[in-house]
Formats: sequence, C-alpha cells, structure tokens
Amino acid sequence: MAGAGGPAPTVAVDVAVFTVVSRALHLLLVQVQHGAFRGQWALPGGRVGLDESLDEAARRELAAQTGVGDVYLEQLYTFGSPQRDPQDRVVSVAYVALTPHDHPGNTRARTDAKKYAAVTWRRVSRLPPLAYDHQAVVKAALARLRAKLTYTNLAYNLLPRAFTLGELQEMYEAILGRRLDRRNFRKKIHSLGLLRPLARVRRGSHRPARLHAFQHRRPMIVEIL
Amino acid sequence: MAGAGGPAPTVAVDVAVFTVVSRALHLLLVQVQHGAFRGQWALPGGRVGLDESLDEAARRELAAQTGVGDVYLEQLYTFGSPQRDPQDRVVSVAYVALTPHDHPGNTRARTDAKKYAAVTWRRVSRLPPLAYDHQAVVKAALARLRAKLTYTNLAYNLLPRAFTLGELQEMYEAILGRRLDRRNFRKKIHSLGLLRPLARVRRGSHRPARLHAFQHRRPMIVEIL
DNA sequence: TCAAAAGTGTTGGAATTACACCCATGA
DNA sequence: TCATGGGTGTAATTCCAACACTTTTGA
Repeated sequence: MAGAGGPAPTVAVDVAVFTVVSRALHLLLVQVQHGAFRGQWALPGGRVGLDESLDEAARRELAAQTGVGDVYLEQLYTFGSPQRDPQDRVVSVAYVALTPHDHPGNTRARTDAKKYAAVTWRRVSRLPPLAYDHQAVVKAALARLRAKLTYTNLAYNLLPRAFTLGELQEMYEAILGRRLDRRNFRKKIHSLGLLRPLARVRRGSHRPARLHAFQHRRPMIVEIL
Repeated sequence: MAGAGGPAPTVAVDVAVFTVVSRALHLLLVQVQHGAFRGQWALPGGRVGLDESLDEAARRELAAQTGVGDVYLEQLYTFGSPQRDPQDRVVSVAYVALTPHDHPGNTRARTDAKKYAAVTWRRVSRLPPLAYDHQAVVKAALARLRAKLTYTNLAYNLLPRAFTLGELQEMYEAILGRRLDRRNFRKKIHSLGLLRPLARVRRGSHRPARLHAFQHRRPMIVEIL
C-alpha cells in the first residue's frame, strides 16, 4: 500500500468507442503497430502516465491514436490476468465510450486520412479478430451498453442533437438486437418527458417526421425499457 | 500497450468485505502500519504481484492481513487519481466481498487475537475516518451491494446456511435502509423458488420460525425487489 | 396512385402495493 | 396471561404487452 517495491505490473487503458451509423452499432478500432500482435486490430489505448488520472489517460490515448475527442466516457472493468499480454504484465483499465456519428470529434478519424490510416469503424456484428483479450473487453462493453440503455438516458450520447422518434427507436433496436413495438416505445418515451419536440421536421419520400432533442444532455437514471 | 517504458503507476487491490452481524451491516477494517496514514483505519489490500491475477491478489492480501478467506468476491471499480496516495502513484482495483457472519473464515479474524490485533469489524453506519480515498471506495461498494441485492440472489453470501425468513428480511432492511412489508416480501421470495424449507425451526420466546436454506449457492440474476 | 414511414388508443393480464388478524411459544 | 415474532390472503392499482388503422409526403 505504500513505498516502492519489486517488479510490478504496468497500467494501461483501453477504450471501446461505440457509435451508430446507418442503423448499425459500430466500434472504433486501431491497427497494432508493434509487438506480437502487430497488424491486428485492437481497441485504442495505451500506458497511463504518472501524473494523469485513468480517465485522462483514456481520453489522451483515444485522441492521440484516433483523433476522436469529446466522447462520453465510463470506466468498465479492469482486466489483469497475467497472461493477457504475452510480452509483459499489463493491467488494463477498460472504458466504454459513446459518441454521435456526426460529431466533429470523430469525423476527424476519417478525414485526416494520412495520419489516421490505421483507424477504422467496424460494425459490431462483423468484427475482425482482435488482439490481446480485446474480444472479451468488447463483449463486456456491449453488455454494459445494452444494460445501461435500458435504465439510463445514455442514448443522447449516440444520436445527433436532433433526431426523429423513428431514429431513436432504430438505435435501440440496433443495440438491443430486438424489435420494439412502435406505439409502446413512443408512449414510454413521451411519458418520461425526456425529449423536447423541435419545430423542424425530417423530410423523405413519406410523411415528414418531427425532430426531437433530449431535454437534458447529462447522465440520468431513467427506467426506459 | 507493449514494451517497457518510463516511470509508471503501481497496481494495488483494496477489498471492502461486508457481513451482517446482529441485524447491522458491518465492514472489515485494518489499521495502517506504515506511511502517512499510519494508525488510521483502511480497507485490507496491497500490491499486486507479477504472476497473480487481480482476483488472486485480492484474496491473498485479504487472507494475509485479516485471516478472512473463502468470501464471495467481485471487482468494483478502479481508482486512479494521481493524488489518492500522497507517497507514490498507486492505481487501486477495488473489490466488494461478502461473507456470512458465522463463517469459519472470518471468525479467525477475531480468535487469533495476537496475529490480527489490528483488524476489526465496524458497523457501516458508524465508520471511523478512513485512510486514502477509502471512504469513496466504501461509498461505491455500498451502492453496488444495495443495487445487486435487489436483482440477484447474492444475499446467500451474507447469511448462514440456515436462516428464518425474518432474518432474511431483516438483512435486506439493514442493507437497503428501509422497511419492507412482511407479507409481500415472503410472497415474492416464495414465488421465486429461491429457498428450500428445512425440517428444523428456530426457537425463541415466541412462535418457532421455520428455517430455510438457499436452493442454489451461486450467483444468479433474479429480480427480488 | 402507390410506397413508405409517421402518428395514434384500447384492452387484458401481470405484477405490485396496501392492509389486519390469528398462531405458537417462552417467560 | 402476556409479549413476541411467525404466519397467512384479498382487493385496488399500476404497469406492461399485444394489437391495426389512418395520415402525409415524394416519386
């Protein structure tokens, strides 16, 4: 608990960043540059510095490796099996992060093509093999995401400012992996008073849909489903 | 993520062990032996070794410092603020542990008086000031415990093998901090089929109460309250 | 006029809450 | 006999799940 000791594990962070693109949940991956897993895909992350908190380290590594900033960030679980990294002993604090697809912070990962060549968004349903124990991390992150969507308003971190009720429902269906009854869904959302109808509508080759925004853009405990 | 680097935080574990003694929730504390917090009370814990997992480190430190073994153990959260330990940078993986009051593993903490002089069970409602950021750890541990009691059968880790329905209800009331309706509580517990009535009864200066045991002594997701 | 998504209520069943009296024992 | 906790059922309410048709627009 105090004083300097013998050999010790090092501390890293790994971040599972999710977003919803065209009705499908996507995960942000980077290509490993060094070591035994070189060339494989992995979660962005890296060593924790001496003078930064774990959250700060997660944000720093995420921005440095992918250009994605200003995400919702939540600590998930700490993975510390001695065998998880074959080279040396790394204890990794895993994070879940959420960001809207159209957010300026994450489009950078696509536009600055040279700098972020080894960065990609992949559909969660079609992930490549992942380095380290990152498949287990992603599995835990998905479970957390699914659970928290049902009893919090975290959805606001995945959608743009304005959206239709249909888009909100599609997002829930994409993440939870099941269909929801449209009438019951809207009834519930309305009764919770989470949303504010906007003046604008979204047009398409069908009846225009009213746009809505979240009343509050901060985490709240709300029983949604 | 790979290779050896510069100065790095060290990794420790801290364990918040709860039990229920005479209708009150208790927490296991140890006296700090070295450093700035010497003499103050703290959660048992210590450095993680190179060749052990985090769970193993938690069990090892718990047993070494308090003699308490064979507990239910669950990772809680990782605390990594640079200022949490004034001496050096320690990232601490916090655990919640549960054990029945009459369990052999924890009575050792009381009987081997010499070896475990600096170990004590304290009522959660009357905790002394704690070293490091352990007050925050305990707060998070309590929140986790309260939440999980309502949707899992973890209660079996806090009660002896055989108990009355009244004792089970008292345990819930002690931890959740609110009274429960006796008839509704029993109805719910019975309908879930979690318990097995035993032949024996508990006697007192009142009508004897039937003893029960948990049907399964392993973690299960069950909506209890 | 057609296709496509938006919008809207009701009903039956299930689950939850509130609530009061008698029972068996030891002192 | 009294004090103490053990044991039980019902009615009202709330919550949840199932279900279909009309509307508005662009093509």
